[in-house]
Amino acid sequence: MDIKEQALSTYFPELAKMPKLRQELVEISSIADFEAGTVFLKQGEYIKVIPLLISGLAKVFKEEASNGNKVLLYYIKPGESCIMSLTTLIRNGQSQIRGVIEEDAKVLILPAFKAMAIAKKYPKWNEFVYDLFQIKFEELLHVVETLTFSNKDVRLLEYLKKESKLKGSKVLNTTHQHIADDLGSSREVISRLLKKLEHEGYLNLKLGTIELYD
Amino acid sequence: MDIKEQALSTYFPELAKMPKLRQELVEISSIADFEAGTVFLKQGEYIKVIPLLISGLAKVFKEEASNGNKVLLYYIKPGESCIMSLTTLIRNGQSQIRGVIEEDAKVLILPAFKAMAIAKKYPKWNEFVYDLFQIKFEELLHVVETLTFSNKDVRLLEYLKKESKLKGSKVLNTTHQHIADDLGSSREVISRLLKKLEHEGYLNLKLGTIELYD
DNA sequence: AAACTTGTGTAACATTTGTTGCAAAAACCT
DNA sequence: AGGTTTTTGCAACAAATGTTACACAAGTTT
Repeated sequence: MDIKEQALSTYFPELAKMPKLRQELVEISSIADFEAGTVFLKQGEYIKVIPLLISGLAKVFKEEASNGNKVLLYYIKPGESCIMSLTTLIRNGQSQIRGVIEEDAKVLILPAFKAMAIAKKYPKWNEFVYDLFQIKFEELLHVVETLTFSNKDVRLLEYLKKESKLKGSKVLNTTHQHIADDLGSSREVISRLLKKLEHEGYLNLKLGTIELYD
Repeated sequence: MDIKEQALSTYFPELAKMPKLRQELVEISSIADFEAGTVFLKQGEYIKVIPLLISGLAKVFKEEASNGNKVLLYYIKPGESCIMSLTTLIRNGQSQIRGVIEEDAKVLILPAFKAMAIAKKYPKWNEFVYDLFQIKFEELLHVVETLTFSNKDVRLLEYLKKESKLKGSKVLNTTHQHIADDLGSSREVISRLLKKLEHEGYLNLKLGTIELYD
């Protein structure tokens, strides 16, 4: 069986369910490998392709206009696509977000104009988009909620748990600086809060790694 | 001409453009008047109707789980609908947000199950949803950006300007407490920041009103 | 081993935001 | 007019976050 067809069936079962749609997606897509660190979408750019993630992990950021600061908004997991690419494409607008590969990823690539045709032809595609939309919208709502009502230690702990879950490991190989960049804070503040969380028994700190407890 | 048809043509020109869709919307919709203060969607509720706003103004909030605290996420203007209702309906989920009428409003009401049929039948409807989705998503992104990178005075000033714009007046009739509730802050903090903004020449404070300067 | 780079700890201080408590002004009511 | 409620002002303090500055420990390179 074709590797693309296999990937669709495994990670995008709803899209693959309909034979004609699956077939068409196989025909118009190409498969690509992205290394960690690859920026697949920049703020201000127009949408050229729609990525369907098969393996690995991506992060979506909002960048501050002036400085190079950024905040992590949400992740893109296998079985998901970039919702901002999908909706921005339709309006032919510029991307408001920055997409970065976090872990080496395998991706099905759909050329933008062909994806448009798919959207018009298959209601299934719209269901897929609506689902994804709903999920990411609710994740954004949760970010707003946390930013408004919680202190940074809560936001930090949620971040660490999410990272741990998505990367499938209780041990995170990262630096305080990297976390600060993701959360739009400063290294010193993150160090201080991590120390506090360690004292409170949530985790254990070593150089370059954070071990989370249950 | 039917008042509903008139309203669609004026405020939802894209939907009204297609005669058959317009006709069907007229047939399945009813028109309703909501007074300011009406809660048209509660957190945790299932979607029973889709509202299309014709006049007035609505606000969408995220409520904190435990306390009764809430944050304003965005507004619903004439020509818009509640995007969370639209996407939540499709997944048959519970509302994550609270919708409140801010200014007396006239609304076209679509029964949920009939709106589903419309969505499947007319691609135009999907375009409408995608557009709205994109707009609200970007507004949410901006909220996250402001919460992360700016102090509360900036958030407050942006809020005041938006209120002024949407209500079509440089003079806002509101209280510090009401603003604090919208922004998820406390009255004292808002009073303090308003005083600061007044000193900086952005506005003028009187009891019950805030006058914005250009 | 020595030099260098990277990552972390930590103190001291500034700023921002939240909290408590109370007073006064303005609007409202009778 | 007198009493009540609503709204605002403000001071004093607490807590959270940001900033500056520097030391040191762990890895890396030469």
